[in-house]
Amino acid sequence: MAKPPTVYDVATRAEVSIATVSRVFSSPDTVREATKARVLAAVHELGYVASGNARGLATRRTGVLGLFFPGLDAMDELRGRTDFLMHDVAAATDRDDGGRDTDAPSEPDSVSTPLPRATVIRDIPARTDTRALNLYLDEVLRGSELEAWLSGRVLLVGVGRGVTSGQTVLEMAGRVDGLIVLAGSATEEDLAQLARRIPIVVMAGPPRGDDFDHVSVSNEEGMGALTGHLLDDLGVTDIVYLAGSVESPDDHERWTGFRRALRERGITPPDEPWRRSDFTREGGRAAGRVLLAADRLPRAIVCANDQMALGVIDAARIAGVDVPGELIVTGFDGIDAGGLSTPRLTTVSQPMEALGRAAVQVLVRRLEDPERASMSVRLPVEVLLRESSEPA
Amino acid sequence: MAKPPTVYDVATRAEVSIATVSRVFSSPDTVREATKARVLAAVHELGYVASGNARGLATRRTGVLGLFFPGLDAMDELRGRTDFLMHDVAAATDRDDGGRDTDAPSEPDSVSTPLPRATVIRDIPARTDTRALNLYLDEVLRGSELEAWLSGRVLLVGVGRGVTSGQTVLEMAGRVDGLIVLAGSATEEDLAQLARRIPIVVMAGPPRGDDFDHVSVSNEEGMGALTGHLLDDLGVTDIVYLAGSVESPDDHERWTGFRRALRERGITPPDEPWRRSDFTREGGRAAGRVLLAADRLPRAIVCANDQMALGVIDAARIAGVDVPGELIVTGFDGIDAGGLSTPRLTTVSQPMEALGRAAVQVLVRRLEDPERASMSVRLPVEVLLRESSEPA
DNA sequence: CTGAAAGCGCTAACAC
DNA sequence: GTGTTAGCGCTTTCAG
Repeated sequence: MAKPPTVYDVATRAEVSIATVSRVFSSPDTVREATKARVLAAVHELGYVASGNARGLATRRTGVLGLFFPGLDAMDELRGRTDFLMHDVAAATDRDDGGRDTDAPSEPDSVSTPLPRATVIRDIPARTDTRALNLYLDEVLRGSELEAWLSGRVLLVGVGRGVTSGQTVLEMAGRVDGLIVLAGSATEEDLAQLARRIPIVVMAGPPRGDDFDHVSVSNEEGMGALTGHLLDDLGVTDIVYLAGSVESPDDHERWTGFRRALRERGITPPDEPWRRSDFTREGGRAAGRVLLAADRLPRAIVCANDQMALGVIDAARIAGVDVPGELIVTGFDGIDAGGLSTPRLTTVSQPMEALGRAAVQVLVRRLEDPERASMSVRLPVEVLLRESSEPA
Repeated sequence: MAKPPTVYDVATRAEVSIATVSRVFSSPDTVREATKARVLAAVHELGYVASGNARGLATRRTGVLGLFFPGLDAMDELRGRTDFLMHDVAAATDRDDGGRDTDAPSEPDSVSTPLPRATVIRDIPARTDTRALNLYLDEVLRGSELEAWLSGRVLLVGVGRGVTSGQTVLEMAGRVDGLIVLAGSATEEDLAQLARRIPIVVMAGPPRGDDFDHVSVSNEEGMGALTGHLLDDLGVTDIVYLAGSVESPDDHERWTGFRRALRERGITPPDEPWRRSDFTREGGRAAGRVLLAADRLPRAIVCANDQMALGVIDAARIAGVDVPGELIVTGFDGIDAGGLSTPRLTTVSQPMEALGRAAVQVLVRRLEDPERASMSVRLPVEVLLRESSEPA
């Protein structure tokens, strides 16, 4: 990588001043055609690409929006630095229908044991679980990216993992015009610090004071509506509630919605969830086993998210308990797997992509008008009635 | 947003020079404890966050890696700028178990028709199709982000859509230390220009000359192995091939692998795929209908990706044709839906997350040693034999 | 329409 | 240890 060409190089080559080069990009019509052409030619020949840093420094804006998530990967395996078969291209030239299986490149610059190129495996049905939250974030991310693009910006995504989390978010803050932060992924202290430099939008979790702009979904209303359906339409009152981890900002709201639904119908809700698990399918399975081992089954189990609900269904299947005949199971989130399971899972579907889009919209508005009062968006949810609750 | 504090502000407040402030962050142990403490205090009080731009300008490195994808969203709906219910937080203060359904906030700063907070819907089984490629990219993205984090960097993601695509990628290039580009998402011309400024890693597609570093999966070998299985183990020779869109760099390799497998067994492969579709499930369904309407069924149909294969299975189900009894169907990619379908889909599973990780690893290596010969990584794939090809 | 020059906020020698 | 002082590459008045 030779030193990248700068405005100066272009200016010299085009025999103009750097100011003119700059103008060609920022206000093309203030430059004479002939001059512009010369500059553009130079740009082309030199392969000039403007430095975002320099531009950002001068402009005080970057055109970048940040999205910061908590890292919920399996931190254990994380460091498993899979090292890949890597070789110099120069050494391996055979291409197209030519000699295949010339496996090892002549000059293995850094080769671990040569990996097989393709393995045949008889795949037994298995469950993919791990990616629970990721799937949620994927959609949010997709929505954010789209909306960012619509506003002519790009997204800087960062995930906070462990102790470096605070550092990451601060670093991001230094390079973006505004930042979207998933509730709980950064400390209040860090947030406060960031907020002095750039606009922050908090996503999910309970509404904030008027510190930050806020975007979330109607967790409480959704769970309330679902519970109401069980109560009113199915006439079920014998319900237990499986909660997720306490740290989750959403968990509390769902639980609240559940209780409210009961209370509004004159039923005294329990003070505590029947049980608390960890939002994973495995956790749901475990909870399911406990439930099924008891003397008496409740008529329904309402779970704080889909993964756990699917786990409960797994457990029921294994125990030979019919869902929804003997036990009604419901989830929350609306992940794809819930629509593909047998029986399909009744759930509350969150508009995750919309959430991502809304967050960016709010952020962009804030950028455009720093003075306006802090905003809050609460997106509606849909209760999806499917076979895990609806006796055929 | 008051003007963000700078090193100068911090320096003044801590009664030191800006160099010292800088040192506190870059080489903390060269600063006396007492001084450091003063600086840190000032940082805290002021809410100082270093400007990434300024730092990047001075350092000539940003700690940001770019990931550039082609945008394959349904461009039609794209502009559907869903505007969300948005109101000033100041106006809506009720919280917690208090009065719910106070629906409209008192001062609706910008309210479209108030949206319902939760709707109950009887959900009929339907197919989600659209997100085919996205799911692929999600995993790649996840892998990249993880690996970026492991290397202490953060990811800038950009999607090229339509005509602004070239602009986007150039803008990104100006703000990152290196860029990963999905094959086909940028023009060769743009790539060449970028390459003069920063290292580029091309992902997927055929190996490149020694221009750029390259990362991909063994498309050809995978399809070859799968076809070989049909040929050798199942004794099936009456096979048609459903290809995807020609623009896809991977499509060609898979087709090549298919042909090679035939040829290696003394069978003359067809010159052209039986048919070409668009990688979507709907496209697969259409192709399936054509196939099933013919006088005679082949014993097997090999599809260039999972989505189309699932579409073919859909068509077969509708036509009452048994898979795999009457027709064997295979896919490629290993998307989740293929493992959840009935019958489950035999496919070639790509290590998508690993692909993302590998790309970042390669990029980081390149950053560390700009001089080394260009690298190429080819990741192995797995053929997953499932019920769509294996008669019970 | 174009050029000169002053920053933007930070790092990195180089002095002290 | 800490301060001084050049830049880093670009935008943006302000003249001309």
